[in-house]
Amino acid sequence: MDQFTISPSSGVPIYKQLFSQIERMVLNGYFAAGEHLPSVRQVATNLEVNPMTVSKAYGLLEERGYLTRLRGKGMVVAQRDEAVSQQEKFKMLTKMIEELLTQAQQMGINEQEIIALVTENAQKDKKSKE
Amino acid sequence: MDQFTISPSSGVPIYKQLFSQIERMVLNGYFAAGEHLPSVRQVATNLEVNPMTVSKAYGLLEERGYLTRLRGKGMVVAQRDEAVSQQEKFKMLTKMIEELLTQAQQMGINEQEIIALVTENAQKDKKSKE
Amino acid sequence: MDQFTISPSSGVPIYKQLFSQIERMVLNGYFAAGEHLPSVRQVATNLEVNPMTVSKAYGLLEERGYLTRLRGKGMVVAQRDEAVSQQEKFKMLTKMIEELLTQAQQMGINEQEIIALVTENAQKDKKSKE
Amino acid sequence: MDQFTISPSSGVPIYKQLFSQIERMVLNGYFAAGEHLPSVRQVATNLEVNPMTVSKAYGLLEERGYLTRLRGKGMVVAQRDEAVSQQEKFKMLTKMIEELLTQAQQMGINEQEIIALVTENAQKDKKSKE
DNA sequence: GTGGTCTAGACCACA
DNA sequence: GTGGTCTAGACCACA
Repeated sequence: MDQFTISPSSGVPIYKQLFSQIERMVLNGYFAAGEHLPSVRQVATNLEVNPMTVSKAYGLLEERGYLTRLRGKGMVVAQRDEAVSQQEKFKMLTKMIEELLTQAQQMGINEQEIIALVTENAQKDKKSKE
Repeated sequence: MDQFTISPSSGVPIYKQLFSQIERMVLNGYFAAGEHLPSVRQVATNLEVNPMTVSKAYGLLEERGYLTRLRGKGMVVAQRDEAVSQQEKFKMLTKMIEELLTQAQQMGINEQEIIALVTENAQKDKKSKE
Repeated sequence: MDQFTISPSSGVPIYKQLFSQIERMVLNGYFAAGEHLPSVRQVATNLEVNPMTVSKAYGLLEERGYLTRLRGKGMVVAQRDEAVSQQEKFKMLTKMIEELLTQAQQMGINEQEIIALVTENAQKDKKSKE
Repeated sequence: MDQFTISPSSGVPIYKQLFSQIERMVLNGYFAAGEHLPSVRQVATNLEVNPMTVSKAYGLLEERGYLTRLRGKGMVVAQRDEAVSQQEKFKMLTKMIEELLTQAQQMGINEQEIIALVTENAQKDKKSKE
């Protein structure tokens, strides 16, 4: 029933886990523009986490333009230009792909092989969803 | 002219930077099995870094089976089964690819688009090397 | 009254002494799963030892799956499958027994004699506890 | 064809490996009293090891009374009272057994179980020799 | 308050 | 000369 999930022992800072989770939810359209997010206190209680941790994640999301703080009324999903958010998605993915290709290159594995691996994994995913 | 390079301001701990750099060099065959690595002190001097930091990286590499410590004679690249290290390379890459696909999926971007993006980036890399 | 004891002059590195002591305490059930361990600084103060030394021991214990690091909240005994840890106990003991038998064999002492010696010593221990 | 074998990457100091290997060979009667050991130089060449390392092992063995240095003629197995060397064997084994029992106790495994484990392993060894 | 990282420098075992 | 261990003390991210 919780909105968000974290794994406290994963090594990734909790605020970052929250940040990227909500970031994706917004980019994905899971939260509509203008929609209210659960309050810092609610999330903190649900996840058994320090309120400051939640607050830090919300603060970052505000800074990046994903959320808008309505004074006294909590956080709300920001109005965003659809084109911009598409752009952001691709920026995120491109960064990951570049890292992937760099690593592959340093291990002496060429582009063909990487594309084959990606295709293969993508199909595996597809099947597992059927 | 240094064997290794670090970026002290990247936020990634220096010993981890060294670890993954050397890990890739070994997997890549840049260092042959049995070959001596530069001594802790040499690396420390070159990079203007504390010997313990280098030592920590070397220690991790030994634990993972990449290096072998010869008492009093320094560190040497471990004998490794070629098949095993191929396997490791693919394990590393597959892990990265799975993350990529998960992220993409959560952002509502399908496999086709991802493969297109990867192909595109791979070609960009290729060109920039020519 | 200290939780842990070390002998600084034994030649065995302090971090290793701590590691195997805590390892046994966890395997033994002295610390329950989820229980908090004393903080690095507490232990360091008690034993009059550098915090980094304690930290090194804790780090090893985390790596081996005995402890879990809760960010900003200290170390906690990991959830472990009881069957697995039983297995680990026996692995440790079997390794010691095999060494014992190899040594005995190399000295021309047969299995009967070894079993007799073990039985004898076990009874001595028992008596000294009464 | 080598008299002795070492494993340079095992973590155990080479001089200690040599020491205990020769100790057992003497206790076991593999080397008779008065018999010559190979020279420091020979062993060092065979094992591709620093002569000082061999020398250190021989020195320790002399100190413990296993070898006698004949000036200008090399090392020779010492004349030893049979009773004494029996005693030494048992001292070594008893020490190992005590460690075993201590460990077992700290892991909550009782004497019966340990004796069972030893018996079981001893029989396994016997079978594998047939 | 918690652990993580790093430095500067000392001392040690091993070869 | 090689790596291993430890200290004292600093600074940092995280909660």
